[in-house]
Amino acid sequence: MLSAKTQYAIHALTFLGERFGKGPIPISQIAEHRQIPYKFLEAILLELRKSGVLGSKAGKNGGYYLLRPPEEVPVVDVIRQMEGPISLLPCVSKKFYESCRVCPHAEPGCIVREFFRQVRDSTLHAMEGRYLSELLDPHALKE
Amino acid sequence: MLSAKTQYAIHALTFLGERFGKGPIPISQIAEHRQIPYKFLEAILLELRKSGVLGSKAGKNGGYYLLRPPEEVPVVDVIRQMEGPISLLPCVSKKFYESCRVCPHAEPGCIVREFFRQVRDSTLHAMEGRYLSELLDPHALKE
DNA sequence: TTTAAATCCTATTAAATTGGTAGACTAAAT
DNA sequence: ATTTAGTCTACCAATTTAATAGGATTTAAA
Repeated sequence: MLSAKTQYAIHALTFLGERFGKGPIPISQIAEHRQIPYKFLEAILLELRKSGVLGSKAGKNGGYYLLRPPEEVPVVDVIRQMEGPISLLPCVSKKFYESCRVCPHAEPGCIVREFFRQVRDSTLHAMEGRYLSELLDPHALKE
Repeated sequence: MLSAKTQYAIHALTFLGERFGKGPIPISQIAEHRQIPYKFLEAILLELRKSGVLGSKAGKNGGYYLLRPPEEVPVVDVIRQMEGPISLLPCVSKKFYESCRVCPHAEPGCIVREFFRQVRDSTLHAMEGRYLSELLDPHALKE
């Protein structure tokens, strides 16, 4: 299951996506509208900025904004950024590979590994090619 | 990612699967061969017995054994039993449904929910119809 | 140039989860 | 009776998660 942090991140990003091109949006506005604890959200947005998803502007009239249009922000990147691996085992992860502490089998030809590689492929297939724009509320004011 | 507990459970079950029909196997034997801390494994096997996957026999010549042949033990059941939901959000879980604390949208028609329902479907598709028998080491002594 | 509105950043904390251990008790076989 | 084995409750340490505190810094505008 996704952590609260990742879920908050997604909702903050959709909020910013719905307001793309309207300049910086302050944390307080996102926190209020999406019911996210202010300070927790602050940490999340900082992380998303450091990982290159968001830009920010300090000072009066400052806030956060998407660096690229929602059509170009892959959902899977956001999940990986906040949550870590998509895979259920470290030994089948593409982006976070580690050998299995726990597994007694030799890796090439490990049959358990093969099963979880197929699961990962299937999960990833549903995620890849999907963008933030697809998660925006169609009823959100988009003038 | 799967917890160590779930990974241990899978490896213990494959061990028992490779010895199906040979009577009860004591914890100590599984723990040694699969390099799992004895007391932790004990708790795991107890849980698998209570959930109806394993049977046990106390006393001399006792131990644990699969209640049904490995061909009839769905892998997805084991994962759910040990790890909980397959879904990434509680609001799209089939077996562990809960409403989203965190989500601001109304559930029917929530577009984020729809995305994660598709992800769950895809993951589940790769898991369902797969059985413990497919995870057994083909080189394991099967006389 | 002062002030207010923002982000930046480090540290801290409380609660929950995870991984693992201890030890007394019960059951069965010889 | 003894030995071998599972049962069960409780406990513990480390880590992670969720959240908070508070000062420093940046910026725009009064």
